[in-house]
Amino acid sequence: MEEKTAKSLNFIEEIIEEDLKNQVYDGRVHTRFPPEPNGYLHIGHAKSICLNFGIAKKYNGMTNLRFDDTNPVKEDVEYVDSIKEDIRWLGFDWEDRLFYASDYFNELYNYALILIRKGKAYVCDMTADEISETRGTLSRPGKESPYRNRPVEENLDLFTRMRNGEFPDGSSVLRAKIDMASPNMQMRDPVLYRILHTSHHRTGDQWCIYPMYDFAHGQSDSIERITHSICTLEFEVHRPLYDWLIREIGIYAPRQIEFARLNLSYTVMSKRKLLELVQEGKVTGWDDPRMPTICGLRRRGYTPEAIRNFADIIGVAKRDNVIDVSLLEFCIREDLNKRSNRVMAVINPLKVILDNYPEDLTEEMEAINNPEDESRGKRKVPFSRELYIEKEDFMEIPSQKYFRLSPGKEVRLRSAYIIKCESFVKDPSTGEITEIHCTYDPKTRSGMPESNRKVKGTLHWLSVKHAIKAEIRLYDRLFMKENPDEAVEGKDYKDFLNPDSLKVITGQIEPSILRANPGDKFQFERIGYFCVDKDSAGNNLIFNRTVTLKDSWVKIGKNQ
RNA sequence: UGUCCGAUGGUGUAACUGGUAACACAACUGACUCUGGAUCAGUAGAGUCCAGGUUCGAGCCCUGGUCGGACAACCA
Repeated sequence: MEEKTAKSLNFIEEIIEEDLKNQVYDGRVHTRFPPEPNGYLHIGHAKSICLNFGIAKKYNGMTNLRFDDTNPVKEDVEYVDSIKEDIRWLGFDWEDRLFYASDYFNELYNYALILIRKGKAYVCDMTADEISETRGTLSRPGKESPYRNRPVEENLDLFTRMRNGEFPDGSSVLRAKIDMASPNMQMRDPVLYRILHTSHHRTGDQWCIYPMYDFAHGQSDSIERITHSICTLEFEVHRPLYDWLIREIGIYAPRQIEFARLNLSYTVMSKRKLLELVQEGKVTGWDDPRMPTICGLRRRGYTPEAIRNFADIIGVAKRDNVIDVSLLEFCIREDLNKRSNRVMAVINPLKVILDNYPEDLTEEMEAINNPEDESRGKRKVPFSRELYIEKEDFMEIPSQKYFRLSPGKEVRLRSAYIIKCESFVKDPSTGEITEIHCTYDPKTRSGMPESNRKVKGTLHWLSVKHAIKAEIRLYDRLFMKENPDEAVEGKDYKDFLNPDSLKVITGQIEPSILRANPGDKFQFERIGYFCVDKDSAGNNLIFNRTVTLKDSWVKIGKNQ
């Protein structure tokens, strides 16, 4: 039986269900995701992708992928390839419906002709500056172009010649003839076509005039018979223009619905700023694990499932929002907790010597791969007389609530024995503790009856002679400020970059990870989730920290 | 100053479409635990931007404000 969770609809679903009920689009739901191939996709796009594909799926509809490639000077195939890869990775499929606005350049050109013939568009020879100056301001109407009333025949001739390449870039444009006094700036005779002697990544040198986004987007949706054009809030004021164009041209009209874009705390989301970070070397590239890009998150160790769940949880509405990164982190922890195998790794090693353990003995300790999933089985971890533990797991003078290792105290070694600290060696010049001497209790090996003895703390460990060295990249948030975009006098977002967003250290890991491949994800017990970086090769293992484990000890520490 | 949009705990989203504010994250307690993880139980936190109005009854409707956002590329 279908369990109706009665999950409330978001405002977009409400509109769609209303349309469905009223048979507005013959019961069809057809959405699209329309990126411009001028940058990499980020988590904000993921929200839109999940929305568009998710809604279509929910209502048995379809979703197209369409590249809005109307500006050849900014666009590139590198971006179309990455965008396709990222959408597929997120788990969505546009099947055979991959389109480009450039597929419609002919139709669009013909639409322009229709407008010209109706006297609704004209060729304007003013310079960009002149057009800008005569546009008026928010409170003052604009001035009409002296070319506004050119006869239809002249416009037709001029536009044809524009297309034929008779004029240089910038010499003239095609504009809609609407209303220079409109209170909506978008309606003040917007530019429809501009001259650009630039070859296009798909149409090559076929065209030297290109439609503006506003003249391509709505009509492209119309051509594809999109029912619901879901886009972000900034296009709300453009909607009257799209409606006008579609009405004047006389073609099918989709319904546009605007929603508030995603903002995430401690990062920036604008393509321009992300590009800047890449170009200025603030990060290593679009896929730097600190970037909020899809490829960055992927490299960081995020899973598509976690991102999809995140998109679902944050909801959709029209009010501006800033989602706390901790919610994203919650989503990835929740996912990785269930699916990643556990492994022991020591980030900051401190040597422990078991004085009563035989010199040459090596035991194989059986460790559970994932306590959340028995089917993941067990593995062997070598154990010997000299071990590494984490430096912070020993305290010479422990506080009340510290239940790790300290002089005279007992602690459990995960999947192994209970040990007791007998003494320690301190470097007299630095005061640094360099070595701990312990005894182990042979009757407390995991699984033995006496191992059930209550011991407060459990530590992860590594056998010194079996440990594998690996580079570990500890990532933290890219910005120190919750909202780096917030205007602060004399500063911009780059002044808030977190200098500690990446720490590279050499850590030690148990030998079982030698079989790991790039992309593999693990939980380093008691530390966090890590994944093998793509730079990792052979003996040169590299791990990225995806996210730390929740750690209530840090809080206790802070409060003391 | 113009047009459009928005306003609900710290954050985000709900509220059977007018019936007495809920869920998640975050925070805090405690239990349990061979991960100070996970899990479980619980606590605190908004009276819904303000002022009027309609109504037996308003977060939902109306009016007027306030605050915030978007729009003045030959960008998308």
